[in-house]
Amino acid sequence: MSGRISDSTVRRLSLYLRMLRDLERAGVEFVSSSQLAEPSGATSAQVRKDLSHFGSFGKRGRGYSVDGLVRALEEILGLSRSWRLALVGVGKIGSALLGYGGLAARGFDVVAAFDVDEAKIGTRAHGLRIRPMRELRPVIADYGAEIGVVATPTEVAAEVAAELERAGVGAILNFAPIELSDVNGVPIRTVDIVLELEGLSYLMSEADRRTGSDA
Amino acid sequence: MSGRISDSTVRRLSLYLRMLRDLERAGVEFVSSSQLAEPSGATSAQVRKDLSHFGSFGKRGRGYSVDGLVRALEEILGLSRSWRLALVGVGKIGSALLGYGGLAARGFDVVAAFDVDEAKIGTRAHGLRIRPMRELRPVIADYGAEIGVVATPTEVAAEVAAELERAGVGAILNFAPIELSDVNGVPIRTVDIVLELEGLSYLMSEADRRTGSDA
DNA sequence: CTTGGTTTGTGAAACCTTTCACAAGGGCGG
DNA sequence: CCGCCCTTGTGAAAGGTTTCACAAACCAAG
Repeated sequence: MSGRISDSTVRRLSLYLRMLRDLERAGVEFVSSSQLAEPSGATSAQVRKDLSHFGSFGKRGRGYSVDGLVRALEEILGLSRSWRLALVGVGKIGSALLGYGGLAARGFDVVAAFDVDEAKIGTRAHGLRIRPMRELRPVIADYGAEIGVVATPTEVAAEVAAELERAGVGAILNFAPIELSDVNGVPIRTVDIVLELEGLSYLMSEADRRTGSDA
Repeated sequence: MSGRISDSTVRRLSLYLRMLRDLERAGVEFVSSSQLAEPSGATSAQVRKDLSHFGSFGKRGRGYSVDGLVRALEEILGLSRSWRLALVGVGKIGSALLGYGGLAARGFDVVAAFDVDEAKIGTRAHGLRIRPMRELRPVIADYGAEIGVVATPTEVAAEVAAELERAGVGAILNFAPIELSDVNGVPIRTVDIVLELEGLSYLMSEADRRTGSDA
């Protein structure tokens, strides 16, 4: 049990948790690994293996208690608490994030927003005052923000990420199309829409090449 | 050479291409696999292996011709042409996408936008007329849109994806936090911000547990 | 033309993830 | 209490990806 857990396992745990919450709301009491596997496209064996890294949560012949597993996964994923986010860059993506209720609903609260644009500073976006970059450090310390969100132009993304690290965040979510290296043990996840589209472009071209040469 | 190429390889190819374009703009003529590897956090061997799936592009002792490799990768990834996107759901995320110039700059043009909200239909967002869902099929056919973008609430995402498939798109980019199965050979990529945040939450909790028990 | 320094392309090895398959355990009906 | 059916937890096997390490090739200098 428990060694280094792969990203894909953690991803799936999140997906299992989603389904479990739906089941809980629906009043279901027990669920089997195969039911749990379906929505995430995993196999039942994979579900059992994923969970086995953390302990033994099921009852043989019966499955998993929905409530029990919800709580266990929340504990494992660190979701039995809420997290405070500090957003840097209140442009298109930053604003969209501020307006997206889904984050707060899942325990991710944006507690501060920063921008360099003098015209924006001082105004409010979705109830949050936009602050100048110079306040980054003290405000992050004051609020105890744990996660920094980079929603700036690509050119300054690396610098902003470094600033956030120095300000003391424990993790960074990056929306700029650039690979930021997670220095100092601060993990960084990048959401790169262009990369996803290019992946789709590859698959479609591949399909074309195939049918093209088959015909 | 050339079998089934993994997602991670395709991802890296996109990253190599990005760097190559920067080098091209800077007027560099040749680049080695180790230089190419650095920004994506890969190794030089990985760069060479990735490229070797598609052919032999380098010169031993010299490296890769920047221009040549740019063109080769564009061909491989299907980026020597542009793609037309049809957006469904002009809410927070949809609007952010429409306003994001980075897409068109990289050959991904949003050519049509759809929504169910009567108040939005007929108005323009970033120069694009918002259309009713009933026009989905004919408009996608008319414009020849190849990629469908799902930016709707979770509850209708699966249904919308199915509609897009039926309307003839060749790939789907999904922003709803739900795992959509790519039926009929139409590939689907999901951008799931909450999943990324939960991954970070896991890593931070894990770090806490470690230092907690070490101390 | 030859030599030396450099970098590719690629089998083989190492590593990691997923799938298989089955013993062990639990619940339920009789 | 017994026997049957069901599902977990998990070693072992299979499958996939990354790293290693080196021969082959190229360039430049002499």
